[in-house]
Amino acid sequence: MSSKTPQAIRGTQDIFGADAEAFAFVVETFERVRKLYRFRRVEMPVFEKTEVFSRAIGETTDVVSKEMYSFEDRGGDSLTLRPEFTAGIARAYLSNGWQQHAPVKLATHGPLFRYERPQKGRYRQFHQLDAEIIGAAEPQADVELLAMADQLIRELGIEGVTLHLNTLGDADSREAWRAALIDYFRAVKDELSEESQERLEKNPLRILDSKDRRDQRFVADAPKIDQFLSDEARAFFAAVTSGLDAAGVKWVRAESLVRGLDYYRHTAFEFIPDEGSEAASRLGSQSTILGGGRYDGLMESLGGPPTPAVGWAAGIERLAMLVLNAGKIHPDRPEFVLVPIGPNAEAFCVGFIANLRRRNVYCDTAYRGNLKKRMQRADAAGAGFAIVFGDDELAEGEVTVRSLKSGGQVRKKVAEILNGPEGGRTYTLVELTKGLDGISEPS
RNA sequence: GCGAUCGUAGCUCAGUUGGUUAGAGCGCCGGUUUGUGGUACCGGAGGUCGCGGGUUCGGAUCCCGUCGAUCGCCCCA
Repeated sequence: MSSKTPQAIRGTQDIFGADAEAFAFVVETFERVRKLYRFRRVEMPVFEKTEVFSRAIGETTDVVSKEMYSFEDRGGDSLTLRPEFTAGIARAYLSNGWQQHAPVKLATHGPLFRYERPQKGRYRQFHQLDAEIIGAAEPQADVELLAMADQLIRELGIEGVTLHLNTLGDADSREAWRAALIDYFRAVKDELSEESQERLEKNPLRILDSKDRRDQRFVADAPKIDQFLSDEARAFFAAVTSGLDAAGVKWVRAESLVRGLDYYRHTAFEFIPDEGSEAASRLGSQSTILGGGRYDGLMESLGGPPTPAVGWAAGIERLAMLVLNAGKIHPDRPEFVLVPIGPNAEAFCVGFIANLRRRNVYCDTAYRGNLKKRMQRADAAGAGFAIVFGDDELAEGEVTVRSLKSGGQVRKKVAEILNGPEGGRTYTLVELTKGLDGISEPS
């Protein structure tokens, strides 16, 4: 690897092979599931005015204060590569008057950018799936959104992951709880970790999920959100949990689960691998694969009308790591590889394979090297059958179909192979090769 | 932003207290087999040892810097 060849930017990745297939499988599964739940596909720009994110996410959050890719464009505007989806969707909702569709279920996916220290499952350009329900204050929206997340994870074949659920209450509940936590931790400030002493002023809720033992001693007896919930907030959370039970979505209460972004209210949740599970060891320290919550105050922070909303985002790379583990990737193999021998056969092959593909047959051509080389390529591609043809076969309108599993082979009429309708499916190919694997190799 | 480990062929790695021309397996190319793959055997190509500087008669090996990766903290999906 010469130093003169360019390197990919730190924290970005080029994905190929099984990893790329897993990535595509995650996206395809998401597209299928979101249609089942009637989420509408939206697309937004990957960059916005910087204030869209700073106002929506909160100036003091780590994401805004030190992780954004911000730059000045040639017109002098401060722009930022999106570090998350929700703020941009909220902006689009307001700019385009999507209120007329409310309540509206939206889904998107694509790249996000954060200036972070890369490690496994954490990149500077990463990709998320995103689902939002905007304009719905009802707990049914939270339930539907979580049921969709649960089904997605199931259909990806991911196991050993559990929904951790909490409520942060409404704005008043959350504020009262926050004040109580500050009082509680301030009394023992000197015994906390250095990091939590800082968090005390900036983001006291985060002390609750500190991994430092010095902090954990005090977390168990810290004030609980439940003590501060208003009657409405309590009823809302009860409706969400009973709805999840009715929908058959398994969950556990996580009293110290808080989220890092300022806009969350009421429901907050994360799907996290169970301790000691295969999934947990696959992900390392990046444990959350899907997270979100309710953000009823966000639209107002962008100058819009009060608008209830709830949503989640999931890391595609993290899901893909677990999909590999679950062995859910469909092997990308051709059914047939065509092996033309000689100039006439090669010329014929171009039209032949085009015809097969119009009939939705998964096939490829081995067009380099001698016959042996071409057979090797057919085998390496994992094809079920090779279709070998030289000028002598073609003179009779025939080709040789060879099973790469058994070595058995038969001559077949080209016309017979192509007799299925275009846009349909050449079922006769299956018929043609039926029993071929039982034929022994000609000596 | 902090701490730790690591960068040798396309891939996975070996390389002794610093000492001839830096190795293996897999992969790739060719041959044994000019119309038949998988197995076997034979041969070949491919590396300024991440990059830059220093110490030394001599550096893949020791020192410093830098870029990158991995692991943890932090943060988050």
